[in-house]
Amino acid sequence: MSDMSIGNLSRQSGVKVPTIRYYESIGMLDTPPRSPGGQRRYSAGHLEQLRFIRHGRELGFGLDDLRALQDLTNRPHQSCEEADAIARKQLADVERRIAGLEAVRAELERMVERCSHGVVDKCRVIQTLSDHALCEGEH
Amino acid sequence: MSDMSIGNLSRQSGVKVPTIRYYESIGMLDTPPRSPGGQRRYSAGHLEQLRFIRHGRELGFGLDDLRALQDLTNRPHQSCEEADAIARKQLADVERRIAGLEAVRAELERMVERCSHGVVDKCRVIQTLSDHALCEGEH
DNA sequence: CTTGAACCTCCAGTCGCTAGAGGAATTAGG
DNA sequence: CCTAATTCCTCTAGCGACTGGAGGTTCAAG
Repeated sequence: MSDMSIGNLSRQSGVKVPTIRYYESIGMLDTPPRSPGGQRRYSAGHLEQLRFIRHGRELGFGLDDLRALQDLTNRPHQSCEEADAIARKQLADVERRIAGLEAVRAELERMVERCSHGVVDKCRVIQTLSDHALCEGEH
Repeated sequence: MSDMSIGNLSRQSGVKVPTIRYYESIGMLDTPPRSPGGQRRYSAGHLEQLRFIRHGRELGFGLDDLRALQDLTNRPHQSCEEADAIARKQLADVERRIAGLEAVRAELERMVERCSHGVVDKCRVIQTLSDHALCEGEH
């Protein structure tokens, strides 16, 4: 598993090659050793680190949060209060975004449902966008 | 209402001053006439245009889509099929994002609920991020 | 030893803004 | 009419989190 090339690491982790280099450049991923010719050589530890980042990104954590969480894993005997706080903040954020998107969905559904499939002049889609009052009045 | 300064237009529309200039620079908002001293002077038409954009942005439309929808308003006798298609695409996109976020919310809730509030080493938050299998196995 | 794939660095672009520097115009008060 | 405060101007650079390309080097298989 060790001594992976960057392409190999990419396949193992599901993270694209340029993204891996980007993570290294911003200090998210440990700098790997290089081959005599200068190519990156990764270990299983790097793979683990990258999967951690990827999973966190999938859950919508920002790279800053993930850096903080990563730092915590290096201090395993500390209280996990901080990790918990970050996760709760993320959960609250996700819930806020869902609520916003659901309001948007409702309005889009109204727009689309009421479209009479006629000409632009009378199109509900265009009308709704043009006249904010039309939508606010409907809440 | 006419002959608004950019600051005035900003207050009327709820769009920030630099954003208005940005919209002009990318051709989203019609170029306004200028005062003798070179300052922008907006009309009610610009306000309407800007509100259209703002409302569309709130609904998550990309600027490209809004440009297309704007163009349609200038051809009011055309069929609104295209507008309908853009709105449907947007609706589908929003629904997809909601579904994704709901999956994320569920996983975050599990993470947070199961956090034993002990030390990092045994923290469910960290564990879940570290080990993707833990989460996939739970579905 | 050759060949072709994969690697390297560096730079630019994406989207939709946002912020700051440094200077000119406008407007309200006296 | 003059001053001072506010607003306006352009230009440039930055955000987050990547993504892509050019032009050149190294690696691994046959």
